[in-house]
Amino acid sequence: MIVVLGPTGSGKTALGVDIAVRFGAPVLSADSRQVYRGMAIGTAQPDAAQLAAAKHYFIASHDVTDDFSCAAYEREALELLNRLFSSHNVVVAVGGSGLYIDALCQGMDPLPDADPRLRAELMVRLDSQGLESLSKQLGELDPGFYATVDRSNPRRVLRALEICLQTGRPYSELRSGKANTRDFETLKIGVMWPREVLYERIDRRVDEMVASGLEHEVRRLSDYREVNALQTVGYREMFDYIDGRIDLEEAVRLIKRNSRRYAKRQMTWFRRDGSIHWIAPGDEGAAEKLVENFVKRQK
RNA sequence: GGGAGAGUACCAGAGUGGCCAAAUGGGGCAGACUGUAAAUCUGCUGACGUACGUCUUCGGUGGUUCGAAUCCAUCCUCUCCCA
Repeated sequence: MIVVLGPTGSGKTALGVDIAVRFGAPVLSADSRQVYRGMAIGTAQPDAAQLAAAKHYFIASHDVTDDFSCAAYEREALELLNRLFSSHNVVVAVGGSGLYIDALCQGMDPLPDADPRLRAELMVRLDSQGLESLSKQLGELDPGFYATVDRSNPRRVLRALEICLQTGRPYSELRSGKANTRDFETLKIGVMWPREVLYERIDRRVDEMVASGLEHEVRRLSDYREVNALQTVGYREMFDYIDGRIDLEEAVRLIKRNSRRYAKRQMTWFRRDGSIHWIAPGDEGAAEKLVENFVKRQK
């Protein structure tokens, strides 16, 4: 498996397709938002030509109302990879969702999926009683984790507590922290731009999205603005515009800013992964060499 | 030519004698992250130092004062109004 990753706007999609075409390989997307249908423009899904050039998976494969997560992704992707590798030597994974890439390469600990009813209950509690109340209970059920969690982060606290309540065991006890083994070899290639240039590309791409009908795309998803899939840069800001809270100019400015911040967070995530081979944008030579050597080694 | 006002950190902008290295917002930087991850959260943003701290800042210069971003003088720049 050749993983092509990088921050948003880095051109990883194009590079991934190039590599896939070269080996007649399918492309497995590792992007938490491109999986959804109806979000082609705002999530910069591969275009028609790219989709035609290589068989793609996990692109517009799920409905925005589907329950999807990194764990679901891991399950579905591994199953798919199993099939794909029976007929292909190489599969190209392309994406920018760090956690999804990790789920693919190392796997997640065997934790239960969220129980919707329990989660809803905890959300209500979070609203009515505050984060303190949840973290206090977490402190009782899992003091070890309580000591290390970011207690000001409701997501972290809520999920940990949720697991404790669901399983009757401390969350930290269920986490092995160990990487699962996979029966395929992995090469990770990252595309890294100078910060300023990347930001310019992002700004430009946002303008292009707007020009090619982002607003229309968002309007068609209006009924679903509350679902998780739509908690996405480009959509939230557009909903604010459509609902009259901000004007279009402000929405565009915020989409650009939030995309830049997203890119920054991606880089922070990738930075600690020492197994990534970074290449400069446009350096097809470097990518080619990495890929050639990797494929050769597998034979 | 006459009159009024304004110049504060990367930007905007508050501060009008000590509590000011200077509110707040924007922008940025760094980080965390295991079933919501394009999400969520944290720290930093004059310089040097881990830190108590030290040093240099509020257009320029010179003064008043124990003490100035804040008061005075003068110069420079900008905006507006009258001509």
